[in-house]
Amino acid sequence: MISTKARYALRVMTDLAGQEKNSYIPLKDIAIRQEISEKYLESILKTLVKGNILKGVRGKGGGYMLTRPPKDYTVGEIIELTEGSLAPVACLMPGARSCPRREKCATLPLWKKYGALTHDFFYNITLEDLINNNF
Amino acid sequence: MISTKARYALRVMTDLAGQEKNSYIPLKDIAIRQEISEKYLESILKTLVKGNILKGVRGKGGGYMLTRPPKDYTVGEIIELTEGSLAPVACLMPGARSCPRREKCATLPLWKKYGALTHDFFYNITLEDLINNNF
DNA sequence: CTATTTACCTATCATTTCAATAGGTTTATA
DNA sequence: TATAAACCTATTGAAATGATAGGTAAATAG
Repeated sequence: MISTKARYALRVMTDLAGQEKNSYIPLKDIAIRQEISEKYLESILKTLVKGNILKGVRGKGGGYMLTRPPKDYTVGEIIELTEGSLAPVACLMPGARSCPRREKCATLPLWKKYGALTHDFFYNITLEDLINNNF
Repeated sequence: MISTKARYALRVMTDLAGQEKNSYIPLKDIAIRQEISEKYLESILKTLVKGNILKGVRGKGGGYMLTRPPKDYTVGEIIELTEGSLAPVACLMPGARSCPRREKCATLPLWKKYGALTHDFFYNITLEDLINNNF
């Protein structure tokens, strides 16, 4: 299941996309609009800034801003950044140590197919699409 | 992510489908073939029996057997039985209390679409398809 | 009848993950 | 210099996960 971290991250991104272009929005404003605790939101925004998906500026007049136009973000990258990976099973996680049963596993092809499906779905929807319900 | 419970359940089902028809297979045999601890496997098989997708018979000569031909099981029902649900997010879980932000949530339609995609994928693959890699 | 084989049942455990909170530090602006 | 803001590290409580332990009931074989 997709955790709240990724879900909140997506909501924040759509929120910021809806604000005035080229202005910094303080965390507090986002927290109020999205009804998410400031402290928890902070940890999520930290991840987004580290991943270069958002820019943060300190001090008075500071806040957060998108680094690209909404059409240049995919939903997939936002989820993957916050969630770590969108692999459907542990054995397909990046860096998972190769399973000894890999060759004879009857279910591995299923998980691979589903993983590909999931990847395609989320990486073919942009933030703009998400806002416009265009998917 | 799909937990080991559902993953093991699927492996057990494919394993049983590959055994002699109309014979009861002891848990111990399955555990050895699938390299799963007997005790843990027990708890999974209990779920499958309760869900009527396996039949269990006690005593000497007993064991487990499929209740239907492999083509009459969907992968979806097996996952859902063991996993509880295949909802992608908490707010779409069966019996989740209605979210107050439901109307204005920018991401809910996305999760619904993804949930439908997931459901369709898994419910359109039978156990037979899984065995034959036919999906 | 008795020993054996098997499923079934209840409880417990250790570890990890998840969601959230707390309190402080740095940076920029007015 | 006061204030507003992001940034940083650590901690917490609760739940889920994966697994183990020990016993009970039923069926069969000898």
